[in-house]
Amino acid sequence: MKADMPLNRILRGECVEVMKTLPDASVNCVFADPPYNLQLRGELRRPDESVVDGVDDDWDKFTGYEAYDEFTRAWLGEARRLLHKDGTIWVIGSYHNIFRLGAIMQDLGFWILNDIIWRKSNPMPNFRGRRFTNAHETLIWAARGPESKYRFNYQAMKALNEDLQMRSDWYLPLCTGNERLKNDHGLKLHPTQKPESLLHRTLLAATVEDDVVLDPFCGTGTTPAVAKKLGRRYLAIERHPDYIKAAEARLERVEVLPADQLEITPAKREMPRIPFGSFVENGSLPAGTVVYDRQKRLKARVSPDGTLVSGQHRGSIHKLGALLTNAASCNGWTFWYFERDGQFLSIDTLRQETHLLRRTA
Amino acid sequence: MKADMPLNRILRGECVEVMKTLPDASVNCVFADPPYNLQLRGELRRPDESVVDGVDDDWDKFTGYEAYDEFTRAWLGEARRLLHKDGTIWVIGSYHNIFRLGAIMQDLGFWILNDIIWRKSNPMPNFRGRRFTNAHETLIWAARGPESKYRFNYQAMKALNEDLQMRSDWYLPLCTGNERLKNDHGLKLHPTQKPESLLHRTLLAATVEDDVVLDPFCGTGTTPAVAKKLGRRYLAIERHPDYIKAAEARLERVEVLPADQLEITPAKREMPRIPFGSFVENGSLPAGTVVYDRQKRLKARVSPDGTLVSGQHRGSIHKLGALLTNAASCNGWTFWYFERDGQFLSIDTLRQETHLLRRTA
DNA sequence: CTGCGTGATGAATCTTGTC
DNA sequence: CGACAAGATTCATCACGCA
Repeated sequence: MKADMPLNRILRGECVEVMKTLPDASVNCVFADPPYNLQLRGELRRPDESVVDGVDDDWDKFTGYEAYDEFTRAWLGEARRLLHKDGTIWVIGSYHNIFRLGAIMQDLGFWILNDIIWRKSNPMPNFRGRRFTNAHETLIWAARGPESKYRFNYQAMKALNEDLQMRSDWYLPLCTGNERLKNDHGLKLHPTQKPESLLHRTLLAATVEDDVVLDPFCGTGTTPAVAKKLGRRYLAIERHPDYIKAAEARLERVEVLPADQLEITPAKREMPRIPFGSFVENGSLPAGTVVYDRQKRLKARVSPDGTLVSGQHRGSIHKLGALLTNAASCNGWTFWYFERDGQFLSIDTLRQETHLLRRTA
Repeated sequence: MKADMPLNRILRGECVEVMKTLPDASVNCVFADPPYNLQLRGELRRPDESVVDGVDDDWDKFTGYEAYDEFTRAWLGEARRLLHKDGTIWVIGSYHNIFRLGAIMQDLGFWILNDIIWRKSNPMPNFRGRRFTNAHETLIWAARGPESKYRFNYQAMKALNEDLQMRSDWYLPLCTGNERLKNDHGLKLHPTQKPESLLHRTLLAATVEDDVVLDPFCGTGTTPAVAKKLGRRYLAIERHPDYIKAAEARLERVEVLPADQLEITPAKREMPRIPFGSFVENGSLPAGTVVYDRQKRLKARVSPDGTLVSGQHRGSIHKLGALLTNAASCNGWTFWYFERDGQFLSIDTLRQETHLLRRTA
């Protein structure tokens, strides 16, 4: 990250103006919960701070969308500039604004990875019985562009979901009870405070320790609070001094998880790479050993250089597995088995044993 | 309805051209499943090496967002002209196209009433582990305009949902098995046939008997089939003669339900399932907490992704319990304990306490 | 007739590192 | 930049065949 980047701070001001002062490609992840006053009840401001004159006829509704789109393009454009080329962005909204947000994100070059449904366990009912209970909000998760090598902690998400792939629909409660910040009168301080559980999942999925997370619409600071807890760095922007004050007090109370307690289920790709040949060299699978596929229908012999030989064929554990099964590709580690002490073990066992040894060393 | 309206027929042709021949304000409801503009780059294989049969049909090829938007504005514009002033429209899509659809609908003057999430009970997994399982599609339900006195059968929807207000997230299976139309080779006739249960709910919610339902992208005729079954009239448009032929044969087999027997299919309920990770996310058992077996002979620490760590070992509550006791399996919920307010409690206590248990469907 | 094992399949923007 | 090699990756459901 750039030397002149303010970090672990909440900056006061209009988000577009403040973002303009920050350097390119300086954040790894953005979480944004933008306003969606499309109904023209409250005032809608253009990026230049002028107030949109909202009246209730069709023409001005159109003006309302236009102004909202202009504002959206401005802040999303800056967010994209600030995002590292392999970074991702989360944007949350409801049917009032999410379609405009998504279309503009695509127009600006973001590459949508998923749309995520936050299913609320305790939504407000529809009191008049004129529509379906509005029981969800939508998040868009997107990479900076189609070529981004984005971060996705697949195994950690799978672990969070009882060892099944995490789906695009998330069932989480609203922010209520003690988690909900209150003002002096005991009323909710912020109208749309998000639950920490939602941020926990998004940040755990898409960032690693020490990553920089930007929240352009900080509010009462849920994003910085969870970022801090999870050992990520943050940068947040907020207009209202009352919210900043509350968020800063909240951040004081957050305890950072120690580094050794932050570890999550690692991706296999992240493990140190071990060449198959090293097991031949160190004698744990000597040259000459016979290896089999799981059903023992195929067999091959280990060569001193770590290749396998079967009949006239020779190749790496992957190549030979693919060749003999007529497959396009093959993960040799999980394809081939050997016998040890009467047990029939995958050769990946050797790799796992080595990883465990290294962790304790 | 106008006297010159063709009814209960499938018209052959390009949807925009055909719609232009129909009179203003002549339909009560539109259901549209337009091309999604998927941009598939190459072949995708399952982990078992089998090839996924993706959507590569010509009708889903567009040169870019602009071409797709132009097409979308054209058919949505005609659909709005054909819609009665109190009529509503349903449009279904995925993250590839739904944001563009929604934004254009708003621009054209439609008034969004709900966005509805079709949660698939059996979605295709993400085979490469690079994203969340894409487990839902989105429907937009909109009135012709903000002043429309639209139809919403609130009590029928409530009855469908065990006397609770119908929510905006619907849990329904894909169209598979015998319901899925097959060609002469026993393969799926249409790549994206929708389940009748989905149409059943949409038409039951937003129309009354004898209403006219228009489907501009008829495909194999799910909309007309359900419309006929429910005693609604229909009009459908389709380009491909093969699909029309199949749809007409299908319609022959559909029996109209007698008015007094409009079947109420109960909503499909899901088994409540609470991943251990939920309690880590929502803070009731924060990452870093130490858990013990009943005799306090073993201990482990909770990770941010809901796994437990003990020494070199990491795994789910079940796996780690089994591993440390050398057992084949273990019910982690009753095996592990934690301390709270001086009490020593099983982690299953959390499951029993939570309101998550009460309503997950 | 039931139950169990096997195989097939679904609107999918589905890899990464080294030479 | 391209070519090549290593290697990571799946869940629910249904039809069908066989015991």
